[in-house]
Amino acid sequence: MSTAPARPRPTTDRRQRILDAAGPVFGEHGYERASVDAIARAAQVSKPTIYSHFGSKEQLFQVWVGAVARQVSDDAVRAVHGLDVSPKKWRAALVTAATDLVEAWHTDCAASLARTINAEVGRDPQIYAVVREAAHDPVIEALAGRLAMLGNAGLLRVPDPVLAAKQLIALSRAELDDISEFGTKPTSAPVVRRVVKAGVETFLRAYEA
Amino acid sequence: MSTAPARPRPTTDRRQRILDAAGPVFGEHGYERASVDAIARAAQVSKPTIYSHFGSKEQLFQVWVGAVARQVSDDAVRAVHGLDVSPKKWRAALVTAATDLVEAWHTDCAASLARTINAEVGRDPQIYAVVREAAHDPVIEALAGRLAMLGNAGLLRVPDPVLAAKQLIALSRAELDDISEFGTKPTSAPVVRRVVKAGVETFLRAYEA
Amino acid sequence: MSTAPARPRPTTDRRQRILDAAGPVFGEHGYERASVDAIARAAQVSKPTIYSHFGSKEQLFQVWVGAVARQVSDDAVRAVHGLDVSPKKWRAALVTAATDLVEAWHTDCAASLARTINAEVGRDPQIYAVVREAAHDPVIEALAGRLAMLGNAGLLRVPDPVLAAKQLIALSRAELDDISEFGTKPTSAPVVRRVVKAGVETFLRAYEA
Amino acid sequence: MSTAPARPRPTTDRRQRILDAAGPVFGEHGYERASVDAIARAAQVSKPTIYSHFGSKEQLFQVWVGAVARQVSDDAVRAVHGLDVSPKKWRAALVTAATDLVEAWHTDCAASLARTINAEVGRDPQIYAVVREAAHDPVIEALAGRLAMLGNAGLLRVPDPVLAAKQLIALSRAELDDISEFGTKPTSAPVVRRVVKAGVETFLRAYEA
DNA sequence: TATGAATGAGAATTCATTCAT
DNA sequence: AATGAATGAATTCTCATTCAT
Repeated sequence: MSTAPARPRPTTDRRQRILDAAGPVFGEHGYERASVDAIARAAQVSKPTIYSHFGSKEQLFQVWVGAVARQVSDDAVRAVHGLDVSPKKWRAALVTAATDLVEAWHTDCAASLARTINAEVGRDPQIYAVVREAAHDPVIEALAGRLAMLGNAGLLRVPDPVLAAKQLIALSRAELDDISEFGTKPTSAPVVRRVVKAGVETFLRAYEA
Repeated sequence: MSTAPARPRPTTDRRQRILDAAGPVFGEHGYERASVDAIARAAQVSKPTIYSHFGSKEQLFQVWVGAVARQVSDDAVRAVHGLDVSPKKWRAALVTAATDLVEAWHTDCAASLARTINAEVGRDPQIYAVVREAAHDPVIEALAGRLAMLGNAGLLRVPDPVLAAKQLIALSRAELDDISEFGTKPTSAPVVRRVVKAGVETFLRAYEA
Repeated sequence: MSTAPARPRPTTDRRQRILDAAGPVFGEHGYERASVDAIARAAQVSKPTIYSHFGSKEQLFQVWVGAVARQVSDDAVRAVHGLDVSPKKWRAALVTAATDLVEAWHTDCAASLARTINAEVGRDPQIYAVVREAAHDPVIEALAGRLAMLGNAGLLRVPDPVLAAKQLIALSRAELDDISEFGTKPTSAPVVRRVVKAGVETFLRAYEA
Repeated sequence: MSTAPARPRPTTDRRQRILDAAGPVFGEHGYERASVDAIARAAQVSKPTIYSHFGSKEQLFQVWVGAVARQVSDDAVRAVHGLDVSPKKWRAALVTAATDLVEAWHTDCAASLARTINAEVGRDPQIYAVVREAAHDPVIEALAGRLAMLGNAGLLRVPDPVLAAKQLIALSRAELDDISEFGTKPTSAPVVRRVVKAGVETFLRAYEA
């Protein structure tokens, strides 16, 4: 793709390279143990370059958090929007949507993010706002919207769609930390689908019209 | 504050003082940012004393995790055992038990622990096992037992009590991270009770006989 | 030997136990790396006991150095005194004596001492005096005396017996550091005898009447 | 001394400055007591600079040992190569060469090294190999070569030149530890020459043709 | 803009030594 | 005389950050 001989990809957007490299490092080691040195090495960039682009380790971290949160959010919202509310398919679609939504948090990056948030929210509460705005609220909103549709269609009884959305997610995840051992063990898609399904079924028993 | 000037309390049990001091430090700063220096200062103890008692920062951390986990577990199990399964009171008792159980995780120490676990489980997976054995499993067991009693009494339909227990907890906590902002903001007891009640009601709709 | 049941040997002379334990520790690790803790553990004694007996690590070290030096000196002087100066046997006896003398420095303890002296003489020049008086001078004296006898007997031409003694030792040891790799590798007695013999032969060519 | 006030010599080669500063510190205090802090102070360099250049205290030490060993070796080999083997001058030249060779080990740096080797060879046997290859073997080789020449010229009887070289050195040094008190006291050149001469004379009596 | 080289601040850990018992 | 428990001081080493080029 490039004709430049010596240096590998001098034209590639350095900013992005740094972010891509930061992901695994932050994810595996957490904020504190992740050294700017390691990120610079992984990005094949010198440390000052990182500082000129992001200002500080903290800011680099926040940008990364925002980026991953947005990506997770996109995946999750897409999953919700794929929820078919037609009378014939909505039950299966609900399981599928919940599964996809849960799996959006099971990317390597996203799992790292989830763990890291908990770790760092004490130090920097602002991070909570970032993730909430970028990832959490939009998903709840989208899911609440679909549940409201199902309510309007007389398929569910949903007096408080936002609460219902939160509960649906909570039920879908109820067994997940157990089987994935807090995200440290990989979990196969069929297993995830099965435990999510159990949660959705409980949800349906509670909310079905 | 006391009149003894030089060495304050030489007879006090040092080990406990260290553990007590370690809690807030680990909780507020996380494992990495928590410095042994800070813990020593907080415990009014010298650093070598910490090392002679616990061997390393890591081991001190694990002992602290274990201690808090056990305490949380005790509180939570006590809450579950207080659940009155008599036909007249069980509904209110379920809300109370779920609330107490959730609040057992809202001590300062426990909240710190919850956040820290997520943060450090990647670095040291063993920590997951410690918490699971000390705190998670016994609570699930106890709660599953009570739900099974309610099932036997014909009050609930509970084919899988363990699953039901996990779901009851998940529903009780469904709104908690939102309102406590991941445990960074204190939350008043009435508020907690209200959101837990919403979760329990959904649970009942799904499981009532 | 003892009837005391619980504690192993409470009556045994603690001072000696400490010295016996200090030897290997100082020898293997050198003065700096040898920790008083390790010595106390090896001697099955508490640290304060060491301090009450010896005052400080430094003083313990000097006592140990003196003890080993004296022992080496005794062995070496014994070897020299065993030197038969009769006209028929003196040649073979000279090789034997030189070998024994050299081997007196090849005990575990003595080798440790030799290495340690070099290490610590810069820090504490007094140690040189200790070893010199305890071990070096008496041996040179004794050997010079025997060589003088051989001179008086007309078997050697020894105008300066002290110089001759130093040269005999130097020649006997000429190859030793090479083959024992500075005392780190064990060396079999026959090998030692052979290289010492080579040195003694050169000595004889230079000094024979 | 210069008028530039703030940062003294930023262009000076840091690596060399560190090595130069490490010499006296290692030499006077030995490996263990030599603190990286002290070396950094002496080199007017910050600690991390040392670590970025050498990786660890241990590696810095080894580099220093290697450097000094090479320098000693160069001086000593030069001394040997200056040995004039012509029938008229070789006797005096032998004394001169032996003296220079011995004095090559009496630089401040070299004396430090000699002491330090003994001290640390127990901890890290590899150091023995470093010194042997860098300093010991080349000198023995060179001296053995010259002695063989003298043998071929019929001036000496040297069946085993390597052994003879070792013995010549041993004899030259026979009195040195005594008068320099293990290298702790400075010794004037004439004194060194005198004691070396005594050794060489004994060597000649043994080996002269 | 990108970097190699440098640094101040602070991390965990160990040690010789000393009380109180 | 002997000890368990404590500590001040020092150790090696790492990190985020910044110059000079």
